[in-house]
Amino acid sequence: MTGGSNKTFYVTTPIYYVNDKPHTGHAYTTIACDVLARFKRLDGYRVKFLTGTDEHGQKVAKAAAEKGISPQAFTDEVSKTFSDLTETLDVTNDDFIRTTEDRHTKACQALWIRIAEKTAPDGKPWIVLDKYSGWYSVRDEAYHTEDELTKGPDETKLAPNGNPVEWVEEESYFFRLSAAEPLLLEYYDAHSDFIAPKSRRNEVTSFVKGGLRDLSISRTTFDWGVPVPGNDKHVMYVWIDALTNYITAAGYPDEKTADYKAFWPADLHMIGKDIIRFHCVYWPAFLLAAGLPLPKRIFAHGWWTIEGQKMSKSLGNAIDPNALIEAYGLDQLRYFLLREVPFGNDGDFSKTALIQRANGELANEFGNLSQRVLSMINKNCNAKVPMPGDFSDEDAELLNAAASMLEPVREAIDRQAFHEALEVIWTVVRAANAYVDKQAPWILRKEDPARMGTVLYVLTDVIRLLALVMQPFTPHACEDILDQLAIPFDSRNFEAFAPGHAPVPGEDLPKPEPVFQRLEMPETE
RNA sequence: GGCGGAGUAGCUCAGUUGGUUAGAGCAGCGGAAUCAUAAUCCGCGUGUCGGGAGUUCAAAUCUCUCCUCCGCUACCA
Repeated sequence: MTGGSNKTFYVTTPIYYVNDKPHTGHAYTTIACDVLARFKRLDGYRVKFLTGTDEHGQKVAKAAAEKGISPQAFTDEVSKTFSDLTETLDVTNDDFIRTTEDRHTKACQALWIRIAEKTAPDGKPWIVLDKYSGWYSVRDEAYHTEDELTKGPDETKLAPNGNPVEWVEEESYFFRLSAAEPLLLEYYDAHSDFIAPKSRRNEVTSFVKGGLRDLSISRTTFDWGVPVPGNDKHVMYVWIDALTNYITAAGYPDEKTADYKAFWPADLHMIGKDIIRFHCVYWPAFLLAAGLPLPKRIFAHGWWTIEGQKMSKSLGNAIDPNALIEAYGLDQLRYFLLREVPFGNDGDFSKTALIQRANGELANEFGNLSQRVLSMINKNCNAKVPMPGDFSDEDAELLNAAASMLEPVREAIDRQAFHEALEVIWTVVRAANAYVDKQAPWILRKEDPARMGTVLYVLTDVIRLLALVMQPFTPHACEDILDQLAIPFDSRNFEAFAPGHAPVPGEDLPKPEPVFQRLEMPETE
């Protein structure tokens, strides 16, 4: 391998809020990050891939109370369903953080103190103690602004949904987000790749340009959270708590460790488009205030509809990823999620679309390419890597296409353009199948066995390169293919794209087996 | 309302420093092949490039205008 590589890559999923059960949306984010993490490892990077659970806040406290158990017991239970998901998705996260861990409490409090000690460009402190007041609906657990309110029959004020509201005042610490406005705009301007896709970047900048209000960052009405240092009547607002996880896991507040130096700032925060503001405005503002480096990039992906319908709790159509893996296979699910839709766009998840992709592209084009070639070798070359003769122009052309796909794939991956990466790979898959038909090794078998050996040799090398580069997407099938090609484990990273790693003629090959099962299309629909 | 994005073949989309007959995949139709998971390969598109107007020798690509759809427009997370 690349021992001692100084290239590092730190990628994070959001920490998932334990008020929800894991569904396909969570699986999507996590799988996307896993593909990146696997890709970067194969490409010689030292990778840190973080996921975890967000466990504080009023909703959690309330949900626990309703179940009659402690918040900690409740979060232990739900957090486990998320850590279990990393197992069933066979995701290669290096850490799983829980916001109820001690390391995290320490990091949050250290960050709070650090911000509180600093002053904004206007010379005033970033954090001030004041009062939060407004029209509060107990039923909605939400504040409403004056202009949102409607009047009831007897002139009482009502929330937009008709629930009663009352005027409340609550002591609260405020983060002076307004003072961060010019700093943020300057930062966005200087770092054009900070927020992706571009349309999200536009949204964020226009939001910030519209003026920022100071942010209430502590609560006194419940206690399930990280205590504010020096005033434990207050717990931190869940978002300041949650966002901090990204530096907790890097070792903060100990900034001296090798890990912290290697991994912070993170290379990428992957998020869903629902939490853009928290990641693209609040989090950078907190870090700017603290004088800490900002993450290099934040990518907001889209949503899946399910068979054309919005995924929602009320429709009850959220899909348990475990059921999908059971029904279609993990590699197939991973591939579908990243191939079907340009990453960043919304997409529709349908069973027939998944089956068509899995059958047409994985089983037929890619899997069968491997199977048809290895099967011929098994039957006609004594089950050994054949001895190649001189390469024809067509041989060289195909080999070159395969060897040179890594660069554009890498470039697409660096933009999180998974679908583009897969399209690049598929041009080689298709070229390889066309090559098989054109060369017709089954005819060469009788007419020119030596040439058949060359053709099959070229194909084993092309299949090897395809399996190598597809490992991040469909790791299990690729492992099987590489096993069938008798590729040593230390030649399964991207260094093996360089000359000198091709299959060794004469090497014994095992009997090939299909690596992607064909899926049954449902009778109706 | 304001800001932003989008409207290209049946479907999903690519294509904008303006320039040969506007592309890909899928689906469909026809053919070939039979090594392989009945898996593959080859061929086939008269599309108002949302409508209209304008600039230009030349516009999907620039300008104006209209229509439609989507996102954002803050403190549940």
